[in-house]
Amino acid sequence: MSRILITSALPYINGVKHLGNLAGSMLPADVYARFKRLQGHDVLYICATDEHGTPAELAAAEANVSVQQYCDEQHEIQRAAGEGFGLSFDWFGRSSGEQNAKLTQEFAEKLEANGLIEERTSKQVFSVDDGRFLPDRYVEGTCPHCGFEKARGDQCDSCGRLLDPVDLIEPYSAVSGSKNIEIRDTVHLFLLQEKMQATIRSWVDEAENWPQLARSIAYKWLDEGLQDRAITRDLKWGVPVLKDGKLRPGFEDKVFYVWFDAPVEYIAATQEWAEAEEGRDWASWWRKDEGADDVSYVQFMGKDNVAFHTVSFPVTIFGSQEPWKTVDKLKAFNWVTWYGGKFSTSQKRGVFMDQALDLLPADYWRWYLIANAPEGSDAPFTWEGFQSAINSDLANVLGNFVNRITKYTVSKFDGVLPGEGEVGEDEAWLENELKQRLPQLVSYYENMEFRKAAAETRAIWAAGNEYLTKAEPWVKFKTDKDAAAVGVRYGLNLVALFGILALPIIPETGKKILDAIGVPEANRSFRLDDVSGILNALPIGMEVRAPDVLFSKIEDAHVEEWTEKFGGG
RNA sequence: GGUCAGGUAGCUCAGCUGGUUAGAGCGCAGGACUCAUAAUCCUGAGGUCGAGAGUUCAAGUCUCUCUCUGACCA
Repeated sequence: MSRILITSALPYINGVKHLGNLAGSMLPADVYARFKRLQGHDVLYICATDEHGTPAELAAAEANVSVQQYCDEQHEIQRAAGEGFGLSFDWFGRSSGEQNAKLTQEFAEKLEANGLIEERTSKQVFSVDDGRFLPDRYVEGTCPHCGFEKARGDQCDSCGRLLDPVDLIEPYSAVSGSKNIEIRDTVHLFLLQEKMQATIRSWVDEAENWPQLARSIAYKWLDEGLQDRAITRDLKWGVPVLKDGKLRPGFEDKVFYVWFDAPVEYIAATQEWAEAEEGRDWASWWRKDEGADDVSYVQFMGKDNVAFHTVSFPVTIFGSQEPWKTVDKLKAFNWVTWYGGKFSTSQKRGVFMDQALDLLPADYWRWYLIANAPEGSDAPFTWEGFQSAINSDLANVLGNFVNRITKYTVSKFDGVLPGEGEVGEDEAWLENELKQRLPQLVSYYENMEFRKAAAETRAIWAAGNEYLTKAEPWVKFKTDKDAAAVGVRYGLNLVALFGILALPIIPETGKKILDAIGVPEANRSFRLDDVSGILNALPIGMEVRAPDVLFSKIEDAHVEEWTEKFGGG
């Protein structure tokens, strides 16, 4: 048994996440966590909401509530959505918690003690009427290059050039529209990333089992050269900047930049988890001097987060010169696209987690999003593809298999698992098939190749149908009931196996199947070496009931309705 | 603009370090079966592997040029 620490990128607090966010980090992390638990490993799966920063402040102001209240509400919404999707977090924390504040401050202290932090003065746009400094993207004005009148402070949407907000002509606040703007000096803490360049590069050099996407992004940043960057902001909502236990002089109205404290929350959330119950030890997962050396740490994230996980956060970790656990395996995803474009809240394009669950159970979405995970490149979501995957893979191949054999058992064998009959070449074929496919499936999961894992799972389900066609108990039944019993018995054992194989990706369905066929909790595991044992696992004479139809099909009318409602097509 | 990734059957994609007739799922055509959610199983049609040149006994698989698409750029 190994200890496996899993984190998925922290969803930002600002609003319900869409299916692309789900598919690109939390869902595959969950599937992997479930797989590893089923293998019998000690898994800790941690996630949290990322709550600091300007967008949260502004959204709260717009909703006319305090930032704290806004985050409380949004956290609960996201927690509920995650629960609805069956995301098996061991802990779903909050970066606004006190553990994170404390730990972030400690990291900053260590970094400063190690000569990696210094104060620097820079010029920044201050909005007098808003009473605050404005982040670059919240300053708008006329582009000095092309004359576009609504250029943002960081970049002009018209000519695409990168801008410095102080260069904008007639700048105004995007928050209030006020033109009462001043350029003021402001002091910030800078993290001297340049000094860590060599350390980070050699670390990335050694990370040979990261996927290509992650390494190329990391090298991109390293090749361009790590620049020292401000890790504080002129904001109220965030982790206060301390010095010797008190607010740092000159930083009374500043907090740490959200990207500095957010990754720290992986650790802090583990502390939250530990504090929630006696006997839990966070340090054994994160401190190599306290047992974390034998932990295997896997991170899941979308490609937009890769640089922060492979470069920025490691600067913090390594710069502290303390024995923190760093990531071993890293899985990065591309985007799920929506009819060629991106998901967009403002344009009402795409489906969000809460809406999805209003339409169909979580397993439908989970299956589609894993079977079509954006692994190699961006992956399109289409209603037609969704319909086809659900109807074919889930309803026809899996659902119908379970249905046909359990119903047949009930109608012809009084719902009792029969023990009669001799096995023959059909059973040998089946056994051989499973001996090839089960190890293949496990290796896909081990390598976190989720599309292939789903495809192989489906192929095994399909092999069950093929077996029944070969064994054809309904034909044999007419002349030789014992011969038919073999097919029924093997078919029912396949149902149990299929339920287990369903557990990582579609856990609710897996449970439904296993409950119906009476597989005890202790036998629900991914120990798949003994194929002949698997095919004879169910006790002779046990009672079997036919579960309700597992999946209802998605009709064309649904597709039309949803296309209209969600703006696809 | 720079960097990277990718252009393989109607659709979505697999094809490791170059090596027999290029694969899967869906869709399509035909057949089988009837236990089952008109489900399942079998067979088949469909591709000059973006274009051009090169290396090699041999290239989807390596090199160069071109072209198109996408992503990233603190």
